[in-house]
Formats: sequence, structure tokens, C-alpha cells
Amino acid sequence: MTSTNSPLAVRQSITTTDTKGPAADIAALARLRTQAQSYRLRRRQAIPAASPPDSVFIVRSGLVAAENAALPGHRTIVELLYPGDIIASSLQPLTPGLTYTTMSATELWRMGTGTLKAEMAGDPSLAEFIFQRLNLQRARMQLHITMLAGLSSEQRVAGLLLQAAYRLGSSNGGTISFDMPLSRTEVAEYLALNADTLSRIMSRLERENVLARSSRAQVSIRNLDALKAHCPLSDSVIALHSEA
Amino acid sequence: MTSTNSPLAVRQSITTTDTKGPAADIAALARLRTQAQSYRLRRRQAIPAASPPDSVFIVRSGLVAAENAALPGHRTIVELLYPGDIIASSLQPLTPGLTYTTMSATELWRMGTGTLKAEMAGDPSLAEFIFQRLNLQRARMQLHITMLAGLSSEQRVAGLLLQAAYRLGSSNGGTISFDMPLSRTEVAEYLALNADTLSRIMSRLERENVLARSSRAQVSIRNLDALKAHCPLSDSVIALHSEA
DNA sequence: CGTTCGTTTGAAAATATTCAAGAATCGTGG
DNA sequence: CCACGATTCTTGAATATTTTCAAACGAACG
Repeated sequence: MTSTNSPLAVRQSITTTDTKGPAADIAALARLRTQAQSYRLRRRQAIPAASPPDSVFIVRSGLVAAENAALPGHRTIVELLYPGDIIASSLQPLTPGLTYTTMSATELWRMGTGTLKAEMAGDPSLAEFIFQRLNLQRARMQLHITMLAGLSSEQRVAGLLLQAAYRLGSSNGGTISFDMPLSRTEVAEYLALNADTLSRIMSRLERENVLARSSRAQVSIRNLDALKAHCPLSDSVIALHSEA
Repeated sequence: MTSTNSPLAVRQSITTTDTKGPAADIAALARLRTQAQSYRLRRRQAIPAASPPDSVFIVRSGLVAAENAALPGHRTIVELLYPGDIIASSLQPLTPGLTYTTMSATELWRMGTGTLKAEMAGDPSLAEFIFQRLNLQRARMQLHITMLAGLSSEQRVAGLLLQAAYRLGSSNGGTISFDMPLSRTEVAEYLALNADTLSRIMSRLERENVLARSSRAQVSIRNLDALKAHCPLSDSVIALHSEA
């Protein structure tokens, strides 16, 4: 369907730090700045499996989707990666058919696995951060599985909207607005439902005045409590998506 | 439904290594034997969230399920943990409502997070192993999500049967037999389907002569190729479950 | 200004769940 | 070893949910 895999725009991050948009300003990562190579990608660019075959990426800003295309005729977005998240895909055992694609303009830091390990050995707080971050990503995947397994379509949609509101939203007097970086099809691929079904659910939520839509991607949550009520796992979703 | 959370049977592993059943004989872990405390649990025992609040468990033999009970009236088995797998649940961000329960007689090694980190700092090959192992577990979760999202009920069941055959099965002249450690309900909780539906699917697979059942839990795969044909992701499943 | 792609919506169809009843199995105690 | 009760499993029929298909609409783009 969609595949604009242009070559990467490489840029040494040593030069400057003119990060646009929300970046992951984590102290533990500061030390890596001089070690990492910075990449800036536009929306819908694939992150190369491994330019140098043994690398780790850190998401600095933007949004990345881990997609599995192993099933012919059906694609799944397995995981969404936010600023601060780590892509350690290049290490040995990889899920067959998995690729990483940007869902919005994204800045990445790349470094060799060896480089990262050396830094971690020299800086216990960095090692601590990496460990915890990988664990946090794991927790988000576990929640995602729980949602796929236990919630109805509508409940899952509410869950994603909550996630987006807390991750990407800006609050304007009672309503939370954000630009959904995923298309309808992509949201459907993430929530394990049909794009048609998703459209129906969005329309229903709009009819119920839970949300409003100005353009295709622009969403405003008009009634956050109602949205929470739609998702039985709202507490867990908020817990895992409200911090930096 | 089921909850027999008896106190742990603790045993110092220094004494002996009379491991019954398949244990994870990984050289990199050998070093940890003197550092770890060994626990032997019977089927259906909960692993305490954190006896000492900051511990890491390593599965040495048996099978552990990560369960999420956040949804009232519905439980999900988020992940299955096999020998060699690491439970780093005690680190900071935990999925709300997540617990670990043994699904068969299981031996665990427990150690403090600090202890493990010190060992990893002193032994790069151990650090390498831990890193890769966590990544492998991540890959399995990604595959699980792909299966939940993209496969029909029957295809998911076939996938789990493949997983069990490769993990637990012993081959006897063309057929692979194993004792399924999960009950019908538990399998359903893992595959995100109804126990009734699961029962129907198992009966159908038996009727089609793909498998045979002697007792409730005893399964023999009579036609492995047919089983693979039932699961479009069979290659991925086998890739992630056929190695030690 | 027309083409293309993504979205919306309805009606029909497929898939999976619920409920309820019956059957098989397991554990326990005689 | 057998009988009993409790639990788990199986199965059918009705129901609910979700998908598929098709058509129409809308926005984006050359």
C-alpha cells in the first residue's frame, strides 16, 4: 500500500541540537550525544534494518511504528515508539518480517551496539536508564496485548485515543487536541480491526460528542471522562503514557 | 477461578543441581549459580511480585505465564516464559495488574537486581546474553501480537500447537507428543478467544486427523505439515521456538 | 480539472461469543 | 479398585460482533 523508503538524511549531531517538537530530554542520554549519529527522517520513511549491521537507534522526537508484514495481504503495527524509546532490532534474534517506519517527522540517534555497551559500562546511570526503558517498552507491549485480547473494538479505539491525547495532545480549555500521525488504515493495523469498522466507531464517538474532528487527522477530545469510560483499561493506558 | 498461591519452597541452589526436565543449560548463566537463590514451585503458584522488592528471576525449567487481571471478569495471558527467560518485573515501571504464575513445575533462580548488574559488569558475555535474551523475549511478544492481530481463531490455535510441539514435544516416529501445560481456559486466555470456540477448533483438528488426544492434556501431532498449513505464520513461530 | 487515494456508510456475510445442557475427566475417600 | 462429587471440557442453537463488499463521497495533487 505505502512504501516510500527514501535514503536517510544523515547529520552529525555534534554540530547542533535544534530539535523541533518534543524531544526526549533525559539527562542519562546527554552523554550519548557526541557518540551518536543523528538522523532526521520525514514521515513514512523506513529505518534501515542495519546500515552498519550492528546498531541501536534511540528515538529523539517523532513517532516510529514497528510493522510486521509477514502475513501476505495484511500488515500489523506491533508497537509504537515514542521519544526516548530504544530500537535494538539489530541484535541477533529478530521477528521475521519486522520493519520500523516513521509515522511523523522523526529524529533518531544511531550508534553501534559496541559503542552503547562501552558507554553503559562507564556510566551506571546510563545502563540503569537503558534497562528501565526497555522494561517500560515491554510493559507497553504487554498492555497492548491485554487490550487486543480483552477489549472490544470500540474500547480499543478509546484506548488509542487516550494514548494519543496523553502523548501528543495539547489542552485548550477543557478539550485536548492533537494531530493523529496514523492514518485510518494504520490505526486499524495497530488495533487489530478493520478500517471500515474503525471509521464507524470514530463516527459514533463524534455523534456522542466525545470528540470532534476538523480535518482528517485533527482530533479534539471534548469529553475526556466519557472517553475514559469507554476504555476499561484507561487507568493502565494513562499510567504508561502520561509521563515523559 | 484458580488461585492457589502457597508460600514458596525455597532452596539454596549451591547445594545441588538435580534439575528434572529440560533446564536452560546456558554457559553464560553458569556463573550465576552461586549468586542465585533457587526456588522450586509446583504448578499454579504465583511468583511473588518482589519478596525483596528488587529482584530478577530466571526461569531454569518449567513454564511461567505472565497474566494480566486488570479487566474485571477477564484474564489475559500476555506472555509465556520458557527456560532461560528473564523476569525483570521488579524494575520500576510495571504493567498494572500483571502477575506471574507457574504453569507447570518450575525452577527459578532469584537474585537482586544489583547482584545481577555487578555480575554483568564483570562478565561481558553474561551481559551480552541477558541483553539478547530480553530481545528474544521481545521478539516473541511481537510475534504474539502479530498472531492476535492477523490470524483467525483456528490459525492462532495452530500456531500455539506448533509452539508447544517445538518447545515441549518429543518425536515418536512421525508424531510429536506433548503434555499441554495450559488448561483449555488458559489457552483461550493466551490466544484471545473463547474457551468454547477453542474446544470446537480442537475437535475439528482432531476430526481432520491433524492431532489426536489421549487424555485431557496429552496431545499428539499426527500431521505436522497439515498443522503448519493451518498457521500462516508457522515459519516465524518455528524460528522463535525451535532453538534451546 | 480530472485522477487518485483515503474515508465513510449500508447491506450481506462470515466469524466468534454466549448460554445452557450434557459428557468426560480428575481427585478424593472409601 | 471403585464410587462420588467437582471441575473441566464439549457441543448445539441463538445471538452478537466484526468483516467484507460495493458504492459514494471527499480531500489532495498533479
